Amino acid sequence: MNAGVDDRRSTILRAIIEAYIDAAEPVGSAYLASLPGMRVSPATIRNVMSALEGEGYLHQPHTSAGRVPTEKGYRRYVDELMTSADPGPDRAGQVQGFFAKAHQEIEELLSSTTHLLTRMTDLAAVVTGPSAHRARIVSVQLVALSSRTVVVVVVDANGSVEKRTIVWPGEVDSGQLADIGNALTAHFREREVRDVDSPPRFEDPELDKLGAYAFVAVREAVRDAERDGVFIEGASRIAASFGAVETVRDVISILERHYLVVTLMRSLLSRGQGVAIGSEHGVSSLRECAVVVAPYSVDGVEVGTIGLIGPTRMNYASAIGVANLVSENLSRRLSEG
Amino acid sequence: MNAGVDDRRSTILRAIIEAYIDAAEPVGSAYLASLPGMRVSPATIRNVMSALEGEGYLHQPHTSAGRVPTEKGYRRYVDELMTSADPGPDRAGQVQGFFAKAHQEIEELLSSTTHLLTRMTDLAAVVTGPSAHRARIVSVQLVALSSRTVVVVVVDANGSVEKRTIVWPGEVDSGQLADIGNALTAHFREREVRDVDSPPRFEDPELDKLGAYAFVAVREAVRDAERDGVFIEGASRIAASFGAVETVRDVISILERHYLVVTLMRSLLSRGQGVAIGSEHGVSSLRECAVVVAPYSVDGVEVGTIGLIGPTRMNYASAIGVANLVSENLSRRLSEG
DNA sequence: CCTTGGCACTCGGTAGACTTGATTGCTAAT
DNA sequence: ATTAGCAATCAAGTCTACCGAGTGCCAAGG
Repeated sequence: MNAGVDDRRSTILRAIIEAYIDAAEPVGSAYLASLPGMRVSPATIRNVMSALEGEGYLHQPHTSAGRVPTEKGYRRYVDELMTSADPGPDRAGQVQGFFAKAHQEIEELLSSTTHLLTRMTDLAAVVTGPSAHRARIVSVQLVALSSRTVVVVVVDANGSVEKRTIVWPGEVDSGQLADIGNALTAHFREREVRDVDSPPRFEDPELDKLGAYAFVAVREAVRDAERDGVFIEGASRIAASFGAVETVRDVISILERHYLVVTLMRSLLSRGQGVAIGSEHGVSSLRECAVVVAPYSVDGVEVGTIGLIGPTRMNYASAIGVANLVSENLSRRLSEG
Repeated sequence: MNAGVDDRRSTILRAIIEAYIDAAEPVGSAYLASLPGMRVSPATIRNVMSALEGEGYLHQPHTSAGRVPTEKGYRRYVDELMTSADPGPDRAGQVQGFFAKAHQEIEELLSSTTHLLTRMTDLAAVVTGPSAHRARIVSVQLVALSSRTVVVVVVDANGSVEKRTIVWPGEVDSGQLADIGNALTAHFREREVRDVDSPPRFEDPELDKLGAYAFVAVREAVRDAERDGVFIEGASRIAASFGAVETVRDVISILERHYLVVTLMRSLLSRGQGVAIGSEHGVSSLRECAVVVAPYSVDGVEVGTIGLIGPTRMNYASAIGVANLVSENLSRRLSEG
């Protein structure tokens, strides 16, 4: 079925990569020959390894060492050699159980989903909230904080609430605020935010001006929401994967810059890639890392992403399996009702 | 003025600690004797160091090494020996400039304050949001998400917005929701949340039941808010401070558990401590860390905390100075208007 | 032509011996 | 009480030797 899976070169490459993922140490021909499925002698294996190295799939740290996979090797493994990423019924059950008991609040749901991911894979996990631009706004309200400041509160159909505090251009009048809130609610209601690009119109020119002002605040609130709804957890889990403290610091430093991580994941998805290995994603501080992404959907529309970040020698099969599994369950959970 | 500052033992202890904070290497008698203020010979200094070690202020890693401060040594330094924690006019200007340009949104303000702290000190920084229980609620609104679910949206006087999604006990009626929202707003308005412990009363028994139900949601929203308004940043900055990757992982793992950090800081403040060193705070994973805390106030009432976390050999004077400076500026910023 | 056993070769890592240098504690002189 | 001098200690660096894992290559065998 899968081209190349059964010829010897591929079998050996796969065995090397799996052994390396397992033990994090260079893999030698003698060990490979001792594996149950292997019917050839170490010498033959050495010939094959030498060829694989020539093609760039393996690397030898020094003459008297075994082989280590290169980025190209991992790539081939992920694309062709890896055995199905089925996470197994126990893990499936664990995830289903989690979503069955999950909390109402969407932020808590996403945050604990991140926790679930990092616990199941021992990798750093990322979950981005449903894109606020694609959400449907259910309510807009203006609340006076003082005689000069007003909070614009926006509730969307996912149940997430955004707000923006603004300096009111004039004296606050609670009747006006209510009118504008109602008009904005009616204006946005049942349309995706990104499709609404002009403010509602009012008869009264004074109201019209204020309404346009509040309209801008709504759009800004939605824009802010894109940035806030990002959950990252598990930096500590991958700390031990890297030898140099330097690398640990670089990686954690990136994980602290949420928007950068989100940008990275989005750009991978938009290129249709589910896995980026080492330098493929172009973030130099993460050159010793691999990233696994999966989108999730609400009512059939992809609105958010799930990601896992770990060392290039992560267990890809497990990571991809869990990411997909969680993505499916999360999509189902958010689409119901 | 400060008992013990001028006798020789104290001078030497202070010099050792400051040198160690600076260079992270054991300090020897020859180096100390070469310091400008020091008028005695290495031999004399050795006698003093030996005495200080006997009293538990210093520790010698091995026979032919210099001395390193113990927790007790740092404690004495912070309590008695440290020279004033005045951060200097340039830093004061930097902080003032920051708050002058700071953003409206309270969450963004606190988040960027955390960023400011970690940048200025190169330590991990924590800022907890103003206690929601002490805030005054300005508005409560009920928004229908579907025929069975309702979002209760709470706006407080700080401009922060909390929400809680609940399953509505009955068919949603938008008129009822508005009435209940208005009643709750009036009920909570201008009182601290923690002082309101009974729901508003309604004539209609149906409304009364629903009102009590929504009232519970408001309280839960406020409780959740305590947990959400925590900002931690700078884990990567202190990664390089620890030799063992193991330690790095432990520390970062604690920093990822926000509520634990908040509990720690609160318990320090409630005991009136501004600094906890090493094992003093009782969190074993942070035994190689010190924590500096400072409360901040809104309108004269302490409502939140600022914290800095770093290795025990952090620069205490700088950390305490910056924490206090930022605390003052943040208090002023949040109290105005 | 592919596979395999044999064998020389390479090189990282470990262990031991030795040296160096930093730093101390002690003692006796000031 | 202070200090100079001095022997003692010990981590860290250097050098050497050696071991062992693992390779590459060659020649023999299927």
